[in-house]
Amino acid sequence: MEYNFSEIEKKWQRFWAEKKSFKAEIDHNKPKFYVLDMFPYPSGAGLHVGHPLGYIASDIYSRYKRQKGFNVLHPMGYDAYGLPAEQYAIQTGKHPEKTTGENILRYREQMDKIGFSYDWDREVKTCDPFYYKWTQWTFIQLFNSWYNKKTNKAENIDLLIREFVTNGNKNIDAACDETETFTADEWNQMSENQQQKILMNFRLAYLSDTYVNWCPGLGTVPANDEVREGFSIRGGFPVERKLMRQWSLRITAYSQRLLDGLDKIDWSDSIKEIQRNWIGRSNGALINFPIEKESANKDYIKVFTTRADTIFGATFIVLAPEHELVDKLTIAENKEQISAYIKKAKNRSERERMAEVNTITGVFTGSYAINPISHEKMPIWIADYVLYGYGTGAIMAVPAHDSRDYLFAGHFNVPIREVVSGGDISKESYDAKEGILINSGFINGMNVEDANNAVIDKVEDLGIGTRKVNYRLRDAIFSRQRYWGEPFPVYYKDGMPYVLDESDLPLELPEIDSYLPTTNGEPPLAGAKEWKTKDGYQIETSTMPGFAGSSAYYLRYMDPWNDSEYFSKEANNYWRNVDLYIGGSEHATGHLIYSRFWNKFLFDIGLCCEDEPYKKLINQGMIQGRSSIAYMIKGNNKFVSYNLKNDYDTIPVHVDINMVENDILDIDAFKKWHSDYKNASFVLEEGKYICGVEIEKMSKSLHNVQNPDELIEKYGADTLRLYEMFLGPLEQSKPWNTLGIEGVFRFIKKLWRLYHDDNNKFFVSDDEPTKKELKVLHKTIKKVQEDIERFSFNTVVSALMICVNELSELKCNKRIILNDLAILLSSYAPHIAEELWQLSGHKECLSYTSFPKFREEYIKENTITYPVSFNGKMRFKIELAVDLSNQEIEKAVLTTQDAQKWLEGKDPKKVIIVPKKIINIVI
RNA sequence: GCCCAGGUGGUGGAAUUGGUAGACACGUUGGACUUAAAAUCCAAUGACCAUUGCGGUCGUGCGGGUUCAAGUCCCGCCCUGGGUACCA
Repeated sequence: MEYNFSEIEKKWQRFWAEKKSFKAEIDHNKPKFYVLDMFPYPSGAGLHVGHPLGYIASDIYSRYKRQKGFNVLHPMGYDAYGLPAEQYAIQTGKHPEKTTGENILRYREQMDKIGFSYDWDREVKTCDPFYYKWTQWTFIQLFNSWYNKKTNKAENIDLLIREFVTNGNKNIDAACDETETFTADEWNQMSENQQQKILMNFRLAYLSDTYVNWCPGLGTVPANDEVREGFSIRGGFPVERKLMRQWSLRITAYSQRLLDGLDKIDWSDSIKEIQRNWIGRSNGALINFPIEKESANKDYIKVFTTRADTIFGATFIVLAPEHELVDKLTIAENKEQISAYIKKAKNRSERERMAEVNTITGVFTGSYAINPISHEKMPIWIADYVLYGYGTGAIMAVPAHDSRDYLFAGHFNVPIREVVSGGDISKESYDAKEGILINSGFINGMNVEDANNAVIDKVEDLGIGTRKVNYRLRDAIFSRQRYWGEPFPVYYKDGMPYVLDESDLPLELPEIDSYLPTTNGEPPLAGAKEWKTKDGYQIETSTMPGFAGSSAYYLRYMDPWNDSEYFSKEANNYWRNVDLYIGGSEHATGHLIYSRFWNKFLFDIGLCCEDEPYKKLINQGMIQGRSSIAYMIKGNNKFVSYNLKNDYDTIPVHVDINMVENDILDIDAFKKWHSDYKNASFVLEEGKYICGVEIEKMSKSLHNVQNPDELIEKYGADTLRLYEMFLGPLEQSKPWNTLGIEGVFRFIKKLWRLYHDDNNKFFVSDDEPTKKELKVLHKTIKKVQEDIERFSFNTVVSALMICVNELSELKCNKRIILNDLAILLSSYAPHIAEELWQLSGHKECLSYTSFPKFREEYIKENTITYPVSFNGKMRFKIELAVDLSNQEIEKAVLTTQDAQKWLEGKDPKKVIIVPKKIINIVI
């Protein structure tokens, strides 16, 4: 029989689906193993070859683990809410639910062809009311919770209210917004509205005013990547930052726990480092700087600093343009200049403000503060390099010891005073935390650390500041002015938000006429006719962001069809958390931090039993697109081949990569591709049109999306799976190309021939295998096992190739060898492996067969070939018995002719022998 | 700007703990089989020098350093990719 991959693959895919081979069920007799992929956003371009990269790796691991005796949970679903579907809806009027549904079907169809061992009975979609009921439910729990710093966990808001009723808030230590102290009496006399306002300071899901990108021209809030240089990419309208009342999640309450949790999970150091930096813990102090002004001597500027030791070098104060004291501090004659500056600065994105380190801008308010330690007068400036969202939005600037302050001071001629010795401040600031304090009053002569503590102690004694641990992490803005997201289970009464009753969930999205914001700039849901509770209260018109549905989906997979609870205790206690999570590193500071937070909250309220969701994380690299470029001569419907383009003035045009093979353009296809090019003409080289190449993101708009379908059609899923792994290390980014896929296909065919005779008839022999054959097999078992376990998926393919090459050379067709080979291969190329397994007479499915056991004795050697180096350079090899002592090795080597030649009669200075590795002779 | 990752033949990559650089493939060249093609098989293939043969020198982005030994460790730099809080 010929190797007919399309029939074989269809056959086994049908078999696994019908038999539900990969259905996972709780089984207390087996250890569990949970393998999760980051579920995809189903875009209109379909699944491209970058998606399955991680899915194939996780599938290999899942199949391998099953063969190692684990009960594997391996589910898949869809992150179905998102901007592109909404954008498409705005353009076409087509309901996002419809497009999303179509895209999901396409994704599923594509995934089915790759032969994944998912338990499809657990498929979830975040936009399915059956699923998002629990997203909304979680929001209600967040709303009804506060963070008690004393117990260090989230607690029910009722406990807090009870405390307020009996004792006021004096004993409360909570992660909350600033709240004035009140007594029980005061609390009890407040109106409901006042009480609710105070509770809002404590809730883990709360309303507050935050800045958003506001684009009046579009009447909407564009995402950061929809804005470039202050203008919307779509339409080019100006974008300003505007305060808007929005939901936030108090993730900052969990800063320390998010940081500490990193120590007990098996993630790469780099991604942990990214999260540590993102959380950004710093030890410092809050210090109040009084304002020099007769009328308002009570006012002060609160500053956060990590370098209290440098306070004698603080020569000015800088406020963020958004700072609430800016207005008060601006003297009349500076008003105009300052409001112009603020207007400009506010509309720059934070990224711009941080990135543009060389353009120094700022304005002087005209007011002064007093340094509370040195009692010096300090000018108060406003500059946009100080960010409102970090610390207190105000800094004491120490130009001698902070590079940004240094540049600023240099630019505006503010004095620079050295207070820590060790640098040369005439050239640059000295930022290092080493050195001896000078020019610094009572801390002169101290080192940085002691001085820092001394100043903070003093500040605390004086009652003008406190020691403070600050985190860079900010609360997560949780509202989106969009249609296509989970509705908030919230309604408004007298302007105060209340959550729906849990029995009213799910709250489903209403139909609307237009997906655009309303004419007065409200979110699309404001245009819905019946967006009110049965009592007539207005329901929240924002929707939840993308991370809402993806933050705890791993839990829902454990028990996806439970309608009475999120998931059962039983399921959670068995599956616990994810043992292996595979996905892109671009989620490092988004999904992967929100998800950990969300999970810790569910842990606090007793819902899940593990406080970290993902034990082991692997970040797959991004598959970049390889775009093909044609060069159109300006003002002419004429295209010039790549190597001739320099003779013309050209515009690059992205052409669909499906019309290009080995960089040669199919001109007929190109003409048919787009009506504009129907009559195009071409300047060729050697009769061909050669395209240029660009490596960039794989995206529909760049026409460089490679879908897996065509490759499966041509080579089969097994070859695709092997090839994607063979491309290189999973974690590395790499451009996609199909140049090497032929080699993998040849390997598969060569493997097939091992099990067949010259007439293509299945034939394996029952003879005893030879020593050599056993050695080849066991060498491979060892390598495959070790490499899969360390997630080195690409080298396994090489090992299998070497094995097949060597067995072919030995003309091995022994059943004992080939049976094990089929199992070794089966996690990578499951279809052909199952087929060969069945042809060998096995009745049961290969997927649950045990992985072959490695036996050391088959690969043992009596001799070892040593490379012999002279001064570190390899010169020749020598075969020696394994059990020689170092002295015997040295003697054996030095007496060889080869060694004599390289010694040139001299005595070696030193002979280094690393047993079983290398011999190095120093001359 | 800041944080993270990466840079090895013509190409994808291998070298797991500092120990033979280039495994395994692709491509290319030559050959076998064939009327021919496809498929398959065999051989060569880092660069340079030398060549009848034996050989030799250089070489892992660049510049330094540590070591008997550096792709791997340290210092400085260059380039590419990702993230930078409303893309998912």
